[in-house]
Amino acid sequence: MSNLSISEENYLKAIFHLYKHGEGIGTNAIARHLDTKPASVTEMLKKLADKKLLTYEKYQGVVPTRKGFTLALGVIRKHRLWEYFLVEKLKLKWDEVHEIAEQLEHIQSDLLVEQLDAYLGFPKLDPHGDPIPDKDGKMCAMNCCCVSEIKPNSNARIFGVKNHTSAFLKHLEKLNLTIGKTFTLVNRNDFDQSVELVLNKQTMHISKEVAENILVEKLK
Amino acid sequence: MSNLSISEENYLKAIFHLYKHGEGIGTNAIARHLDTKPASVTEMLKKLADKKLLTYEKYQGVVPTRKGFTLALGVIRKHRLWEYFLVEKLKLKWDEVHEIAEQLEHIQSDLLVEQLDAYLGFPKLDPHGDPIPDKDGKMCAMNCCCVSEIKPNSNARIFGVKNHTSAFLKHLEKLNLTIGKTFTLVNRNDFDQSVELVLNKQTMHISKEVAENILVEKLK
DNA sequence: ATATTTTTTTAGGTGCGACTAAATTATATT
DNA sequence: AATATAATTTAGTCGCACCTAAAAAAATAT
Ligand SMILES: [Mn+2]
Ligand SMILES: [Mn+2]
Ligand SMILES: [Mn+2]
Ligand SMILES: [Mn+2]
Repeated sequence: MSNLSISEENYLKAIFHLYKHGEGIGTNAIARHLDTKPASVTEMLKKLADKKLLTYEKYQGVVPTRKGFTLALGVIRKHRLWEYFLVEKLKLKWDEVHEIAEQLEHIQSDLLVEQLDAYLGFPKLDPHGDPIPDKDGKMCAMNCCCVSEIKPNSNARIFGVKNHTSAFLKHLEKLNLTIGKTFTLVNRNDFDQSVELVLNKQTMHISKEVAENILVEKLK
Repeated sequence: MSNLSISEENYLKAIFHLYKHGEGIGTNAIARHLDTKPASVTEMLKKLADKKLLTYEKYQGVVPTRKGFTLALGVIRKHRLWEYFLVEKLKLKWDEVHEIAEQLEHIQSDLLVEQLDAYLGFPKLDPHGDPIPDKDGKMCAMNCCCVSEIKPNSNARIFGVKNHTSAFLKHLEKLNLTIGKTFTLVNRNDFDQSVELVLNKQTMHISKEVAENILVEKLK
């Protein structure tokens, strides 16, 4: 089987997350995402290309192959299952699990993953609203967008987050903006793209940065 | 805090397991235990000595310090808690968990370990009968010995195993020699040190190798 | 006490995954 | 089209954890 190092798995995951249909992914983008240097990325891309996990041509950016895609999904599946476990079973908070899942996602054992999935009752979403790929890499399609994309005078329910850092999640908690909450977006300020919304009859303001990282489903 | 690499943790664990009060542990013994070469061990011992995790003098063998001891116990605690989790919650078999726990024992998060311990109900023994150190490194004293050490005509209850390999555990399963079972040792053959015992009124023979790896508590 | 064997260390090297600095190619600007 | 800027690759190093072969020390046998 494909036995990948932790570094190789992290590169595949980054490439998966950066991939937009059609476009090749740049060395710089990968370096930024992994907090490493472009020179290191170039070397790794050559190695992953040798293993047929992506197609690489000098200066042309990179595109994952079917195989690379599948392996990335396997890592993401583990990440999200472990996050679900940590929150639902071990009672950690949603801002405490990402770092730990970054470690657990590299544990190698198909048996473990399948038993964990069954034990958790085959969950479809992780604690941040991200879909959990099943055994075959399939995951539920999502119909959601950022708060920064919805129009004034619309109702929305919080579906998930785009940023997984503890700092951001704690901030949301403090604002009472957690998954499942519904609100009305009343206004967007042209000046700084900040947003005014009403939650539980209380008016509140959130910055553009926060609005861009909250995912919602539009209501009615 | 002490941030150790996976290799460093494995060396500390090996040294802990090989340690017999007073005696220094030889480079060869550690190499054999970790399936590596003596030259590699020497290098690592110097590094661990620099970190004050053991005392090392050329050619004199090695003794763990208080700190090295404590860190090793932390890794062993995690290993055994995860094994317990895998058997009791995920329903893996006792011969399927050791290899996975070898990976899980290196996950770094104090919060995770304490929550896992609580979730499992603070278990005292792992699936192989080994004691699980608590938060402070304390573990229940054990009063057991190998089958190869008990006298003919004595009754005993199986308490645990010394060998954790899948091959050995599956063999025991087949012989119905699992934890909690009681038997009478009726004879030991001088020729090959094999042992004759009665379990559920059935007489059976086990080799010296098997007898050396089964731990029992003597009854009455 | 000397010679042999075993254990341990040293010396020198490898692959991996990172780095910096410099060179090269691609893209944008004028 | 020539030039400036940005992205990417190459070249050369480094630390870690391993290796083999050879040297040195300790333990054992004669
Ligand atoms: Mn996450
Ligand atoms: Mn998540
Ligand atoms: Mn084990
Ligand atoms: Mn065990």
